[in-house]
Amino acid sequence: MIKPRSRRGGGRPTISDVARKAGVGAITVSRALREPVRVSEELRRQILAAVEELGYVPDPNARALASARAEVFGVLVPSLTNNVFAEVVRGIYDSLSDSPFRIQLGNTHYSGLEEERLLQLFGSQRPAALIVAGIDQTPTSRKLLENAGCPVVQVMETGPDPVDMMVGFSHLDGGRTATEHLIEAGYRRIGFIGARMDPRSQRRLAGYRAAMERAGLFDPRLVTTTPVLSSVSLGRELFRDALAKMPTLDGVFCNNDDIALGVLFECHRASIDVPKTIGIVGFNDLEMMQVAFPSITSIRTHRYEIGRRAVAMALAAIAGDRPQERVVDLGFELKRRESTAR
Amino acid sequence: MIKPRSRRGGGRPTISDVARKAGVGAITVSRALREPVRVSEELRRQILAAVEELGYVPDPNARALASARAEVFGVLVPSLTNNVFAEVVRGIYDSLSDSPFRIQLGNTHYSGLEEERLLQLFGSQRPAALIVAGIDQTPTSRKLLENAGCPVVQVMETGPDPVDMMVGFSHLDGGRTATEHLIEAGYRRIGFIGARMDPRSQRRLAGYRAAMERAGLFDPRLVTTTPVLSSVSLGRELFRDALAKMPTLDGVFCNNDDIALGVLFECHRASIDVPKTIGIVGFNDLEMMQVAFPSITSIRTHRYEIGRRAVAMALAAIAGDRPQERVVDLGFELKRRESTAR
DNA sequence: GGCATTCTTGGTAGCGCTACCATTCGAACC
DNA sequence: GGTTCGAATGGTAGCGCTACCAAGAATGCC
Repeated sequence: MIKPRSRRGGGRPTISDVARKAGVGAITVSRALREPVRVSEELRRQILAAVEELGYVPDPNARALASARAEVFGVLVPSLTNNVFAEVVRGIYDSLSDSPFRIQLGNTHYSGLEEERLLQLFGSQRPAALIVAGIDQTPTSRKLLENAGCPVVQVMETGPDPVDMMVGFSHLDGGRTATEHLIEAGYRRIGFIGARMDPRSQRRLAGYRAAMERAGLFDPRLVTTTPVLSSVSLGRELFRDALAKMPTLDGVFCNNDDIALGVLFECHRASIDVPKTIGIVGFNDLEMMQVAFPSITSIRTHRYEIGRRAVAMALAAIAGDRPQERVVDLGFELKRRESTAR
Repeated sequence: MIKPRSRRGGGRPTISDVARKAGVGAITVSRALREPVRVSEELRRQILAAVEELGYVPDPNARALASARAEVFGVLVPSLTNNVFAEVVRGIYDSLSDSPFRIQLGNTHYSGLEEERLLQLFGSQRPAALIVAGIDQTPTSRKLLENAGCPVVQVMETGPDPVDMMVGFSHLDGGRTATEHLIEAGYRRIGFIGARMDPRSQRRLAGYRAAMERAGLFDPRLVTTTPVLSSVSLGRELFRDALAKMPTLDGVFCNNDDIALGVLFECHRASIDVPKTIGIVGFNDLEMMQVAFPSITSIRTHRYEIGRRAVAMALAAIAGDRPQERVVDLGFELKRRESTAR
């Protein structure tokens, strides 16, 4: 089972094989691959031919070791199945697919401790950039990010005091806008239904509260939350709880679209008229919101674009021109639909 | 005038720093970390103390280079946002979070060419294992997998002739079971609605067809498909097309739950009674299927478990004991719900 | 024409770690 | 008591690549 030391890599061609075949020095091959302009037209052709013929693929580990810099983007998200983060991740992947950069994706499970652990781990690879979801890192995580020695982009939210760069939007404004829309539409006993209640959910709740207080409508009994992970069935249950607690409820701002969908289904089931008896607003605007019956008003957020923008900013910073704007607010859009068209 | 190259890595402690501090050889530190039993109790304690004090984290790149083996699982899926693959990926992440293995995730966008490119790229890292979705690799991809020199697990489906190992279930049987259920429930003009039509969808269609033909009910006009990426709104549109083409339709087997949801919403919108006028069966059993009104019959597939099992098999193979069963069929379950309860 | 400058190319010396072998030492064995 | 053996530890030599410097050729300048 133990292979001889030479060719430990299982016979894969190395840069020296290519160099020999092309009749040049190894370093020239390296340059031809990384900085083509620094190698003469002719040699470059010979080298590329040799690369092709041997099927040479550079070893990223050796490369990283020699250059003290891995061509890796570290990406940290709190969930892999939540469509919201999946979209951001997709934007990141799509933006990097033609670049030499690989992606190291970590799942923090909404845990600060897990985030610290992963940051520690990622740091050991000397990544080219780090993209992390959220702006509420623990002090330890923040320090790790500050000392990472690479561009850092915090995504999903904007806020003061970025570690380095930020792309996102204001969840507080989003919550406020959603709530104000319900108020304008004539709803009065407007509930807030939220699950998981991570920091972004908290800020959406704060936006809801601000709008309600401003209109003189706030009542703590209108708020129904749980730390449990969000789901459609949970939305249904929380809505039933909310109704039991406050039978005069005539509208709900849901922390996210899954909850909103659960509310809608429960309304169907209980023959509650939407939007007449109850108005519903979701958050994120998943694709199905506009197809639902009735279609559901939601706050559209630009998740995919956040991913793309984060990569663009990181790449710019790597290339040396750090963007003027260190905090980019991509905003959101209120999508008015049938669920609030009273 | 020779400047020391030392500390290119930005002052991060190395294994020699730890060795010096603990008063041992570098190799002993390496062993203490990787094979603790081979180092005496006492030295181990000293070394771990030094590691702790210096905040030493091994450089995975150097490790990979020296050992000709990276502690990386390569994972290839066709989509990052499709909940089905997200669940599999989550299972993989959860199973590996306590192991030293990192994950390299690739998105093939349902493209064979992209899969080849990524396999090539992943191979250059000498991964510890490869997990790929599907069993329909191109000949080139198959060769790359066979020559990867590491355990390979094909997931999502079972079939003959695995590259190495497989975990999944039979999509053909799934399609057949779903269709037979509709037939048994008394539906006759049962349509098939499918989007994207990747190989797994094709086999679900084949299962549908087999069941329909066996019952003497098959009619090609009952089949409505498109290569377009699946979505809820697409489900709605396809259902309208199907109805226009075949107004006597009384049931649909949907390629996946997104489509089924689109169909359900369109039925609401057009006041078509479900399950009386139209019966609906989905595929995958997303969480919301049981909350929908009416709740939607679906084929539950064990995506998270597939991810976990794939990792378990790969880890076993890495440890040297290749499982007896190279092909594991995790099956599926028909979840009967209101949408077919005529 | 002499000298500085740029453009190409190559040699050397590691990057941080581990495979392989060598060495030491105490215990087991005959 | 000498030999054998295994356990514990260390030294050496790379893994495949690139940073750094050097050197030669080509070009520009006065």
